[in-house]
Amino acid sequence: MARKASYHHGNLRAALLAAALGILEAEGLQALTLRKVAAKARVSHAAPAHHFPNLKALLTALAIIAFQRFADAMATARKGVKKDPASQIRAAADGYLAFARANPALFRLMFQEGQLDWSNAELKQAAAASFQHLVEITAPLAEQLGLKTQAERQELEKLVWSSAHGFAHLYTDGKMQHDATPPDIARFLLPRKAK
Amino acid sequence: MARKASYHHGNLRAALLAAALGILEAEGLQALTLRKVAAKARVSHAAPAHHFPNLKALLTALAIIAFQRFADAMATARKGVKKDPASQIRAAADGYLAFARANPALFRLMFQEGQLDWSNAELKQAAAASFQHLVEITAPLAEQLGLKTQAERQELEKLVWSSAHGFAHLYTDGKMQHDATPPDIARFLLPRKAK
DNA sequence: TGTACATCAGTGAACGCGCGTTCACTGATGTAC
DNA sequence: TGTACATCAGTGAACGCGCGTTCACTGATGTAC
Repeated sequence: MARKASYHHGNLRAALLAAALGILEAEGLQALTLRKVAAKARVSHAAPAHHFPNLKALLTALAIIAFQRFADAMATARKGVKKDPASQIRAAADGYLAFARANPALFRLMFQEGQLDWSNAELKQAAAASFQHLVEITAPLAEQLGLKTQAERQELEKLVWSSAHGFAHLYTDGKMQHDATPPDIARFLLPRKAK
Repeated sequence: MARKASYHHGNLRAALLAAALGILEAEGLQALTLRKVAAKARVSHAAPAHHFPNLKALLTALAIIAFQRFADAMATARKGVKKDPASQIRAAADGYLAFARANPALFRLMFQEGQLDWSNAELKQAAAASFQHLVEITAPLAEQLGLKTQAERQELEKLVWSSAHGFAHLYTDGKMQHDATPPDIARFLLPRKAK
């Protein structure tokens, strides 16, 4: 358990990922270089090459962990909440936003094209698992609304996902900082309850 | 009119902006440097300094033009369309997406924090004018739905903007390439018409 | 219309910097016997 | 338990590269008279 001050690091891979996340959130993607990551992990600048062939590989490894945490954030948000479709969708959207607020630069990295190696199977799987949450959560609302065709259900999924994603982007880009609540779709779609 | 092969360029500022846009869309923001912009405009690498003190200033000037075109894209889309609230909102969302599809890298630059000089009044004004479109377009739908309070109307604006923005991001990031139609909010919110 | 001169826009060489990558190396670890 | 040796992980110097920035310069333009 105790930290060994050894020549070999012990868990440099994890330490590099943690350092990369720190730099990413503190200074932005532009400032994230292999040399800085190595320096922050207190290791020579050539050391990362033993673990990641290049920056893209490191970012991809970081994004895999990130998508897992992203899915967790939504799952956790759903757990503490009533099981009716409206509450569940609100909770998932809250989880979506909470993750983006906690890691805005990471959130952008996960979605921005060209930064990650999407031929990586683990990344594809982790991302798909995240998005699956939104599909699952939309199904009960689709049923409650009486949507019959698959096209209608997909249209609703698209709306739910787009609005959660769009709000997270607008919020973290500073366009809606006065309002930290994602749009509440269910409120518009379901008949009002008596007060 | 004829291109003079003179020592002085004539309109280097505009040429630099055009070159920057080309590099941005072809190679991405990471690859956009002052030296490359100068080279693409066929000018020495020190020439841009007479027009832009640094890259951020150039990007800000580019974004100002971009927001103006962005507003135009929405205005144009609205013109060719029926005046009922649902059609107008659909058209604005289509314009939003069309702009993002035509200039995906520019679209991200316009919204991504930290890249632009938001203390620039012209930029603030151009951006605000774009967003105003969405507010204007939402008002008639809010009325048709019988939303009374300002909070309700703002909630609808938030939903309309978030879903258009989110879909544009998801689409241009390759997450929805099978489906190039923004989510149709009005379809869910208004009573179905007879077929 | 012509000349002198100030101003402006672009040139090209030079600089220092941080970057990714390579390479011979060395200390630590694990394994075979 | 002890020794020899292969493998692995991190070191530190070196490289070439593209970057932003500076600077003395020069050619083009505009204006005063």
